[in-house]
Amino acid sequence: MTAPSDDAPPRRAGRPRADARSVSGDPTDEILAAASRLIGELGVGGTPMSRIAQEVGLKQSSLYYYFRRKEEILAALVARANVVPLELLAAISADGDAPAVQLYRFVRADAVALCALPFDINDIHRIAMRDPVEFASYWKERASLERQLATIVRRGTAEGSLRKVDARLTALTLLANDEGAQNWFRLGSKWSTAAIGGHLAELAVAGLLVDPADLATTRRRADELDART
Amino acid sequence: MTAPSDDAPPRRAGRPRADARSVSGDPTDEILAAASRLIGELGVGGTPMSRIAQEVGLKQSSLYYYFRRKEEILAALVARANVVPLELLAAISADGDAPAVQLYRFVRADAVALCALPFDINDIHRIAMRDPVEFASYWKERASLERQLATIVRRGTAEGSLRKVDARLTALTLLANDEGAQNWFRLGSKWSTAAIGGHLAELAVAGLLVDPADLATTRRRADELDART
DNA sequence: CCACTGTTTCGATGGGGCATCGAAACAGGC
DNA sequence: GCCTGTTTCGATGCCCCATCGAAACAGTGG
Repeated sequence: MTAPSDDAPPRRAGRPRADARSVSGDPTDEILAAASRLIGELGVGGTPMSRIAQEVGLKQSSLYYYFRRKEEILAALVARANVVPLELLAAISADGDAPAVQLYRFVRADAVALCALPFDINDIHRIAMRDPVEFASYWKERASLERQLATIVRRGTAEGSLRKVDARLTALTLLANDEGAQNWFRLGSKWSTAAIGGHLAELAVAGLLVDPADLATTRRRADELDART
Repeated sequence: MTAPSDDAPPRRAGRPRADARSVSGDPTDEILAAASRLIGELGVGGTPMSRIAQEVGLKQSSLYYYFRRKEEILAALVARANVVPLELLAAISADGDAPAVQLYRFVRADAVALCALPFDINDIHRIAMRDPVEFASYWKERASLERQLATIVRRGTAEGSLRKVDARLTALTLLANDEGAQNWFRLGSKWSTAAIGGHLAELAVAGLLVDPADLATTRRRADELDART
């Protein structure tokens, strides 16, 4: 996914696996895929390395040839998870519409993206907080996200379309809302991700707009831009 | 806290502790206090039973005389944490003001209460989700909370003061927002709990009100009611 | 005063997860 | 056919959770 380049490293053969199945692709990717799925079902704490190894046809200790520690697997997972909202924000910023429209689009798409994740982002957040080294790039990217969002909010208040709120606090709150939603809606909720995203965006933007009459036009404009695909 | 009655059970003496310190109060309470503090610092996963035992002057295995499993300690902690918002909602409902005012008061106070918790409520949520038996009463109380909140929202939309939103989805979102906020603001944030609670309440209510001109009066009325103490 | 009983605590132990280490088992080049 | 680098394994050590049987006390009744 991240590296479409087929510059596969030599991949010389080593000791054959005990479970003599064919090695389909890059073991690293297979491990990440298995880990993602298992952690989604069982949670981080409920997913032992031995289970992941079993899933890809390796013994437990063999995983440590590809990842030094369990957290390194988690870091790789969230790294991919962070790319989406960042690209999202870049695209939205490039379109350069009214702040309210940008926020609406971001909140909605971010919530949808988060709810579509196979695992619980907050679960990994918790571990990442205790390990700033391993997750350094994650936190850096997240800080960037927060700053960019705050900038949009600040522009909105400056031009008078948004209520006078603390931009940084608001940015953090918006992100926290999306993440909080994922917590509750990831698994079989009665609502679709689209419904949830729309609801969150609506609530957030309506809460920020000075004139709520702008809500309808904001939504329409956001729909229009997002519909281009 | 929960039982102000001083009907202390006999507390006959048993084998003396290796660490021969005086046993101040009910060991159960001491254990919960220590666990709460440690888990707040180190997280659930980072707090071994041995550390809790050490804190109260017991050996690891002795903890199991008071709690069968680690989760039982967590359940006891969240049980106390759930009482606050329920009583809050009861009090607010008893006052019986406009839906917007009730929501404002609840969101603000709930956020403040959550941020004041010594441990990470989401961390325990995650474990509680995997153990519906041990945390049965917790989930029951939470469902009640959700239902009551939804009722308030429904009243608001019915009488026309609030926008037409899905009441249940909105209720869950409000709770999720508070919890998401606790996630980010519990530890040394640059904002006070009061600022965070106010911000969340403001954002939520503004997002729900049909006429945002009501926001100021809603806030004033909420302040007035909460000031009675 | 002494056994007996119930309460509280301990030590030992088993099971399981994470991580490390040295060696085994291969493919390919010389 | 031997040497080298790659990949995998098994054994091991440490930590954590939980259980079990026994130890160490305070009271009570004789």
